[in-house]
Amino acid sequence: MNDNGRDADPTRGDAPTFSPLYRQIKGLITRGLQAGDWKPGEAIPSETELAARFGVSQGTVRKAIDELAAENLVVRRQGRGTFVATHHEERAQFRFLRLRRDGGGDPGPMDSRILECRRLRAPVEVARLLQLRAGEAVVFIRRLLSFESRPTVLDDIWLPGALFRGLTAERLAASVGPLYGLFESEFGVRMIRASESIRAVAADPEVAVRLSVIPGRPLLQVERVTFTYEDRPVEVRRGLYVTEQFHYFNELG
Amino acid sequence: MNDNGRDADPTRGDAPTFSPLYRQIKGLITRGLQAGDWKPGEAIPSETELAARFGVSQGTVRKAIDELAAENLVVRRQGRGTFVATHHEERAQFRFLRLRRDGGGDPGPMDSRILECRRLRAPVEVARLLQLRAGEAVVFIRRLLSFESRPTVLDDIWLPGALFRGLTAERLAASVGPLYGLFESEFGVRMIRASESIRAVAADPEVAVRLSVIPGRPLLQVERVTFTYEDRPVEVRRGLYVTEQFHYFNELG
DNA sequence: TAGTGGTCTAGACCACCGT
DNA sequence: CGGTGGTCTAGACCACTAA
Repeated sequence: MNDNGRDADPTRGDAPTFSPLYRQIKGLITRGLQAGDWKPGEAIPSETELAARFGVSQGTVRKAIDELAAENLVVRRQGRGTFVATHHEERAQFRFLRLRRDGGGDPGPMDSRILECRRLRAPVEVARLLQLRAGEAVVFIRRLLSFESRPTVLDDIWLPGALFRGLTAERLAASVGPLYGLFESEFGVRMIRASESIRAVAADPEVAVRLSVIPGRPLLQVERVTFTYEDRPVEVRRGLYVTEQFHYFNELG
Repeated sequence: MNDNGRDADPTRGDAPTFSPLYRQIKGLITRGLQAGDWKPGEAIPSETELAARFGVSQGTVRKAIDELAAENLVVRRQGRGTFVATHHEERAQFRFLRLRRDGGGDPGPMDSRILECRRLRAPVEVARLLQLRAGEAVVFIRRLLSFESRPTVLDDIWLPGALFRGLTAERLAASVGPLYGLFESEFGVRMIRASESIRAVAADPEVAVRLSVIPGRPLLQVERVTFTYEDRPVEVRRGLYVTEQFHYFNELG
């Protein structure tokens, strides 16, 4: 391990790029996370333990974990250890839902209602985004989010059928907490990052009914593709947001 | 400097919070940036030089600069040095303009046309956001961004009058490159970060004419407050985006 | 008190850039 | 080649948590 090797992943077609030791260590730890060596919410081995195991210095392991923490794969807690990130407990799921009350601060308690959940053949656009073959099976979910019994977000969600076998409306209704928490503990699919494309659209009649707005009303359309380890897309989502008392919030660093 | 002091800034009302050495060093470097010790685009002193100057180890300076680089205040270039970030050269100003072509990739060459530039008393809402007294002077700018001669973004911009004394329509028209580049080199105001609130709205008649759309058409409304050092707000901006062939792009980490 | 992450140091060496 | 940032090490000590 100490020969400071070049190119930890020679399968990539890039130039013979150099990979520092801490990045290789990061890769090893990531593989452990992916393989489920430690479950979400559990602690991973201590930095010294990992350093010994991999035969490198503690500072090198530290730098690897620094990056994992920056990517939210792992959470450090001083004096306690380093823990596998989870979509449960994790205070506020507002990491992925960027909706804020106009006054500022997060919207209050959220009510989620499943309107539909069935299997179908992936529409071409969805298949493309999920990197599936055209017509492959997907799970389709339609749900409505309300705040203070005010319908606010109508979400259409597509998931690869192969990864979400037993997913039914009953299972969704029975579950509490965030959807991504369910996906994580019931299907072993961890959502890591996402990219969103946002547009303004007019409410069509069907949507208008669901969201209790006048047809033609401007809505925020948020198209999301969500990725798990190794940048594999595992969810496509199209949300329509009523932005009367709420807005989509973003920070530009 | 080596007594590992507590609370570098005792004026804050917070708990007697502990401030590690590297953070104090970061503060010193930040003050240097703010004071203009090194101009945008120039190199700051080397890590070893700064370490000697502050009487700490090079690793400590390094960690300070790590954070500054993460906040985009500074840019590292291996083998060359560390440079003060600038809104000029800096490849692509798409750090603050999150507009993308629907096919993917950035919109092509941008045409900016100044429609208005005058001084006025700050509207209450703008005054509040800029932390000015009600009625204080602000510079108001209205401009239109077009891509391939297709009007796409209508921006209303408010700036504190005190900071932007000689700013006129002529000066704006004469300048090339991004607005924030002009603000930086002509007025010494560096935009560091911003927060945006996004809604869907209907085009009112006046706006519709400017953007060549039918009145009532849904538009993306992007309200931005931009900050300089020490989180001082120095710009309020309200943009209306036509999202037919473009969209607002966002990454969720 | 023992164990964990967090800070700091001093020194070695590597990768990259300009001259 | 010399100078810069980038990596890696080994060891010391501090801050926090839980038993």
